[in-house]
Amino acid sequence: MRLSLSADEAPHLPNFAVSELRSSLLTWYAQLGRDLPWRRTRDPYAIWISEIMLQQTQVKTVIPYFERWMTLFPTVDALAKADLQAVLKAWEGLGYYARARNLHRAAQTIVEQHHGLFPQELDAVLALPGIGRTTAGGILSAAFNQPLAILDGNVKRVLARLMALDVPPNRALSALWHWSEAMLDPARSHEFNQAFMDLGATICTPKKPACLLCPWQRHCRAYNLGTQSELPMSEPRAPLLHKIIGVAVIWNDRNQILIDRRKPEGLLGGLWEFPGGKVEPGETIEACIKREIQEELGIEIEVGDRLTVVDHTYSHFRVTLNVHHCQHLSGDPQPIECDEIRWVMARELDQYPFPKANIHIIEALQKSAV
DNA sequence: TACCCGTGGCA
DNA sequence: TTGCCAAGGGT
Repeated sequence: MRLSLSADEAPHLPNFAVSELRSSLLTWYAQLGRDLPWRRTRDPYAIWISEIMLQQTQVKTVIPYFERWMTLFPTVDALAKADLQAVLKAWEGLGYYARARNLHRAAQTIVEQHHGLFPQELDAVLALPGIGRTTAGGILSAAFNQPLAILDGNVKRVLARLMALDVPPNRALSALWHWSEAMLDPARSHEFNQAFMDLGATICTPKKPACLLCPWQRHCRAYNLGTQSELPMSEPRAPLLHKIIGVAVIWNDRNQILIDRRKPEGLLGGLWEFPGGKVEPGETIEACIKREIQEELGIEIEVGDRLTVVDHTYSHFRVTLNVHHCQHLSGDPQPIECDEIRWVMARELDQYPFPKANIHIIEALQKSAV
C-alpha cells in the first residue's frame, strides 16, 4: 500500500462522467435535500455562524445552538459588541471553544475593516480567524454563489469512495481538492456544494452507506468493487491517555464557592472551572487537592466529603474528576495559574460558561443541595 | 508536518 | 465499555 497520493498522480475524472454526476446529484438534491435553518437565508453572517458551528459537529447538535445564537447575536455588529463571556456562554457545550473566540474576534475585524459587512473577496475571508479553505468556500458559495469548492468530511468520504482512494484521505488532500474542484458545477456552486455534503450526510454515510439510493452508484468505483464499507481508509490512532484529577468545591463562611477563569488560549480557554489538578503517583485524592489548591491559589483548605466523580473524554485524553467539598481556612486566593478568581453563590453558577465536565459537577451540587 | 483542540451518538 | 468519527482550523 502506498502512503500518499499527489494531485498529478490522481486518477482522472472523465468529462462525460462529470457532466452526468453533476446533473444526477442536483436532481437528487432538488427532491431529497435537507431543509436546514441556514439554508433559508442568504445572509452571509448567518451562513458563517452555521459553518463554524458545523466544524467537526453534527447537524442535529448545531440546530438549537444556531437558533439561539441568531436571537442573541443577530448581526455582525451585535456579535462584535458582545462580551466574550456572553459569547462563550452561548457556545457552552458545543466544544472547540476557539471557534467562539475566533468568531468574536472576526466580527470585530469585520466591523473595523469591512464596515460591518461580511467580505466577499476570498482573500479577505481567509484572513479572518477560524476560516480556512473549506469554510471560506462553503460561505461564499452558499451566500454569493461563488464557484469555490469545499472539502469537508462528507466530501472527503464521498470522493474517497467514488474514486476508490487507496490511502487515508488526509494523505491525499491535493488530489481530493483537485477532484472537488473538477466536480463542482461552477454555474450552480451554491446548490452543488450543499448537495455534495447532503449526499455524504444522508446516503454516503460512514457506516452502512445507502448505495442503492445513491445517484452516483453507477459511477462509484468503491461500489463497483464492493469495497464501500472499507472506505475511506482510516489512520491508526494512539490510545487515549487517562489522567486522574482531584477537584475542589471550596466553600467560604459566607456560603460562597470559589471558581476560576482559565487563561484565554489553549484547552477550554476563557471558560470557568472548579480548581484542581493531577494526582501524582502514590498520592491520595485528598492530598492532591490540598496541594494543588495551595500551588494554584495560595490558600489553605480542609478537604471534606466527596461530592461526585466525573468521567469525561476530550480529543486527546480522558479524565476522571474526583470532586470533594472543601472548606476555606486561610489566605486570600491569588490567580497564580489562571486569569481571574471569584467567590459566587451556587445559584449564580449558571451565569458563567463552564466546560461540560464541570457542568456535571454543578448538577451534582444542585442535587446535593435539595 | 504533526499535533492540539470538545462533545455526543452509536455499535 | 470502548473505539470511532462528525460541515476543520491554528500553529
